[in-house]
Amino acid sequence: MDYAAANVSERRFLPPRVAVSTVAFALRPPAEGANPHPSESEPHNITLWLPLVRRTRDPFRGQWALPGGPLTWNESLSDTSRRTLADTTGASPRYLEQLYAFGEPERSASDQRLVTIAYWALLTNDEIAGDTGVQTVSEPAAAQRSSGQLGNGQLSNVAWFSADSLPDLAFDHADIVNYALWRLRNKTEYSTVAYRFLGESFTLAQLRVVYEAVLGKQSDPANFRRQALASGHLRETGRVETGVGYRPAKLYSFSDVDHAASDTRRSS
Amino acid sequence: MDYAAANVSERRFLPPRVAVSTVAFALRPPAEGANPHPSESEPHNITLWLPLVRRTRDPFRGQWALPGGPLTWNESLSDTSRRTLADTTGASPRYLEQLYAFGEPERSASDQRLVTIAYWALLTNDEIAGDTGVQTVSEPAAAQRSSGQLGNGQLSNVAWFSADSLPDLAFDHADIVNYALWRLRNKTEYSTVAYRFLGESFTLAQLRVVYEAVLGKQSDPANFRRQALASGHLRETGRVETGVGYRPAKLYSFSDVDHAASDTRRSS
DNA sequence: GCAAAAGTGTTCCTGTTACACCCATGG
DNA sequence: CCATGGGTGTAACAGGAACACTTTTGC
Repeated sequence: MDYAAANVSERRFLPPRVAVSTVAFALRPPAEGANPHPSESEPHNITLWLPLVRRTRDPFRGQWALPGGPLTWNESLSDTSRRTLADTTGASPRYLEQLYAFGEPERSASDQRLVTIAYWALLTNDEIAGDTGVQTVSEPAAAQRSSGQLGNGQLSNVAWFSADSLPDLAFDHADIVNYALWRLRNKTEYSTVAYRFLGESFTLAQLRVVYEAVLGKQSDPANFRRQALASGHLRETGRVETGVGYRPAKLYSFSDVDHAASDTRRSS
Repeated sequence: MDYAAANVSERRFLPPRVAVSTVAFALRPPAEGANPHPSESEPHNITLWLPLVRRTRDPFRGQWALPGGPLTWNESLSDTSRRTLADTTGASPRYLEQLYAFGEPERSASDQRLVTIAYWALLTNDEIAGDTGVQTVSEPAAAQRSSGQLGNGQLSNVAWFSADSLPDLAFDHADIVNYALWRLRNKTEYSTVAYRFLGESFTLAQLRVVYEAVLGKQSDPANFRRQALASGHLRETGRVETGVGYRPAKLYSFSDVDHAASDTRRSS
């Protein structure tokens, strides 16, 4: 049962491998030094980031790829997504949703066909593992250069990238990321997914910043407030923010009335 | 490589099988004899139907299941969906979209794990194969009774069922059908999928009947007309319907401006 | 002309957008 | 009291729902 040793001519006799890959989004300020004087057209210092893993074996050895791995015999698809994401990046998302199954015959470029079931996840800042062993880079070249040797001498094949400037990805993972981005933005417009970027309590301004970062456009604070409150998914905590030099805002929490499994849509 | 012979204790050493199943919807008048005097609350004689296949092997031998089959080595996922649907039911849908990948470890109840990638399809009346060899039944009991022996003496393991009254299905196929129904109705509300139930040209009244059948509620003809025309997806053919005893309606055709791959959404 | 459905006009209502304005707090 | 963002009010606008009404055909 050593399928890996088979050559290409045996592809037709091998069963497809099944793997799970995950696009895990987090919100972060852009890399230090970049954009020191934000213009009016780009008012927010927050962008989408995601972790990638450098492949250590063929095919696509050395290229960046989505975190993931093969399905194991007793694990559900979503469990495989969670496990492989946690093992490689340390992240443990509360929000996880199946994205799509990719199964074109030639997508693996190896001796065995590969069917990948992609998931996407949203991470709050405290669902991201501590910085030990994981680095953050702003552009592919920097990642290529610095990957491997960390400051403390450890090796790491994981790095976070801005979703705007990804390196060349293995397999069709660039398509997967683009689709996940599309789905995140689409769902942000009609559902409350974006709330999952925030922690237990947050102000309406923080929530609005999330929406503006994901959708890439500004919202009127007054109207945003009304629509958010009208959605019925916000509960006042009774607390207010502290440490600001102006009127402190109320802190809200997300009340997930219907805790049914999260859902999907697409349009056009 | 004879995986089928392995026993249950070897599950953990076997790679998962990958299969594709398809929920293929069509619109049909309800079975003859049923509801001879439609009431006001149920004004339309049109309901959703879908083909099922009786399993001839374990697991779930003898139970009804969605048409489908294993992925073959050089076929895309959607090609497998089309091929297995055509082979068993004769139907060739123009509209086909991936639904979801189902992969719980225990969903197959056999010696080998089964990952099923489900598709859903919409069929116009002329995309459904001729009636030869395929029967239509209105309730599970009738199907169970009549399945097998057809009028002309042929055997058939395929039958069409009303989506409202399905028999017990193999695997988790009942979940798959319910999810496909949910997706069809959801997408009907914000996209033009429902147009795919109709042929080359159709009247606005016919289109409205499709919407009413899928969504299960009536629409105001005047408002429906305006919204349909405002969508920009209708093109006048210049022809009108014939054979009616009143003012004939204009015939329209569906103009698919952006012929990009169809998309998905879900809500809440 | 009559019945029936096609097709048009109009009003009401609701939710969104734009923007003026007041409120509460730290310094 | 001033600056700053939190929070409220409101008028204009757009799209949908309800329904009255006119038009066109076969008989």
